[in-house]
Amino acid sequence: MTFSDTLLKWYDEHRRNLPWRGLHDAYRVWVSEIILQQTRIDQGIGYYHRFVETFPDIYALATASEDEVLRVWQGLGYYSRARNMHETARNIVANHGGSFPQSSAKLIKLKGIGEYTAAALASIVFNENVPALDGNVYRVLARIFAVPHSIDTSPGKKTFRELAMQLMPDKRPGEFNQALMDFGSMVCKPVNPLCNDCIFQDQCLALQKQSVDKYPVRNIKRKVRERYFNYFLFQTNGPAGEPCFFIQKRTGNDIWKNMYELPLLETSSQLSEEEIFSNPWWKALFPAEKDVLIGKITPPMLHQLTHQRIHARLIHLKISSGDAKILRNRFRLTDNEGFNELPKPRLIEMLVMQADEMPTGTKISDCNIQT
DNA sequence: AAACCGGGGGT
DNA sequence: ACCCCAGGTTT
Repeated sequence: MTFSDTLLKWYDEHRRNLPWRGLHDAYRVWVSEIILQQTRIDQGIGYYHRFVETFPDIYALATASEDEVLRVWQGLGYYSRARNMHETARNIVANHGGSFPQSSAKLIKLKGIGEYTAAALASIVFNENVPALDGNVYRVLARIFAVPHSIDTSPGKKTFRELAMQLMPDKRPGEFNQALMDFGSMVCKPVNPLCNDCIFQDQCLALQKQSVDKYPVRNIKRKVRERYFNYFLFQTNGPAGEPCFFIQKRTGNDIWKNMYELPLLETSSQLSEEEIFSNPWWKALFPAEKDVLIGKITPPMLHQLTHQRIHARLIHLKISSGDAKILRNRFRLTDNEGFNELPKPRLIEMLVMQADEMPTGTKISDCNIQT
């Protein structure tokens, strides 16, 4: 039995039943592949159903607004995936007659589709003989063949690509790729792999060397950035007297691009209350404020991400309609219902949710704070 | 090549 | 506390 015969036999018996399995609808397979980038299947599967229900085909996605697309993506993270999908959907409708190009070489030119996704789509949907290497595949191959090369360097990746290409059967390329991934996530797991039940235990070089945990070889060490976000909840009354507050849309190439948040003062360290209200940002906002009422300033809340540790706190403020006019130039006024429909990062969702109580504080001018 | 981009779950 | 997840883009 060849490697692929052994693997495909295992796959025929043990493969998982996933919603997009067996589909040859390029759109749905594409949606599943993008959602599953750096995302566990258990977490992504609900998003997949919601996404294809909200946007049943490429035209529905192309005609939607970016806000709508990001809203469906809310809570999943790596939001550039959603922005790129939206752009690619519009590109395919505008320039490709609404159909995906049918080769990995052309697919990889689309925004948000890299080497892995192009290969996965082409092999699954168009039966192209090209290996799709994700984290699972790197791990499986690295262990069975004791590959010494690092998986996060270009030469190392090339080695794995060539190895996978040699193992690939002439038929069923898409199932071969998915079989490697299923096998990696179900048997050849990152920790506590099921080597005793493994179909490759007689040929696995890492197992023979009792060094399964040494593979795959990685070089990259991640660095975590510390950030301090001071969010302001400026509460005021709207045109009809309803409770409203100010928000803004994040721009620039930073985290949560094009998503909504509260007015933000970012600092390089934790500020005291006094320092917040003597900060140039605040003084420029309210050159001569009189009516601002301080509510509560929450203790810093830690939002732990892969590459950042965000220390966020919320400053509750009640402002007069006069002061609100000053803010309208820089921020957008919304009520709770309006804000609910806008895409926002998890952190903002949490902050606003626990900020339901109205501020009952004192005027800044009574606080003995130098402003 | 290295940095950047979320959030969650497993151990 | 640390690792990893059906990776990709930007610098």
